[in-house]
Amino acid sequence: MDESGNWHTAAERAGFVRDILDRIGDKWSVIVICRLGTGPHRFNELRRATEGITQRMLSSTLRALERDGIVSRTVHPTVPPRVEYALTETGRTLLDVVTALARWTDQHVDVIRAARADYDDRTHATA
Amino acid sequence: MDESGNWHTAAERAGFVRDILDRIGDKWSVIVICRLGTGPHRFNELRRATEGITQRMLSSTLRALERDGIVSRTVHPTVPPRVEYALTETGRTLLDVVTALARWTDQHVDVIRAARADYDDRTHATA
DNA sequence: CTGAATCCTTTCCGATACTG
DNA sequence: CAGTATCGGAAAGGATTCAG
Repeated sequence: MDESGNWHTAAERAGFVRDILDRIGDKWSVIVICRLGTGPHRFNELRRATEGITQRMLSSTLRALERDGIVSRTVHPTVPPRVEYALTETGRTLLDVVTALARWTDQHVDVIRAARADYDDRTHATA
Repeated sequence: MDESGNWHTAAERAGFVRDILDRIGDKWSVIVICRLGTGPHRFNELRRATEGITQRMLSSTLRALERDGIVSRTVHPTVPPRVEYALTETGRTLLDVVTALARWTDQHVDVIRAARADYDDRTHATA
């Protein structure tokens, strides 16, 4: 990208997009990020709020996000242990672009569904 | 989402984001989309321009994008056959949000790299 | 409560060969 | 040129068990 914010090549842009998709393109990251967008949460809070996630996946997802500085992890040394996860400043800006993605989907989900039905008709058109 | 563009719940937003990530979260979709952002391309043109992609993956990626109305496929009935792929109107709007994603990454790649190095130091701190 | 470790299934995707 | 078909390795992720 140059100073004006324009991309030199399609490959350059594609490279950057792949970088971020490698982080949040997995099954659970964006779900956790959206959930933390409403404020800090404890481990089992997140677990209960995130339908279908296993302990293993929540744990590894959080650690990956923490490693990249998107989520912070705060341990309160009490008994029983209390651990709070929250979005960092970086994480909050990421939530913004994730929200933009959600908005696009919301606006196009109908067209896409229609295109898909149309395609399926045309292809294996049982005639 | 309501008429004002606000989300009712984190889960609603997360659901929409997962929908789109299920489409473009794979290894090649966004690369192909970025490439088609510079104009229509033929199959082997895309293949050569997209380093590392196999015929099989390019083919299946294009078909998936075509099915969802993101990419159009135009066959010119000549000999040899000539097939052109291009972004649809929907595809162009998607390229915009993909570009926003790339821009975010470009702006945060340094912080993320630093956070990662820092995390790796702190964790298996051999000390 | 907050995890880590192990096992096992499923999905993704690369390599290769073949076709109109 | 523009694909499809089949195979096999690698990786993601779910189920379950154990631990501080």
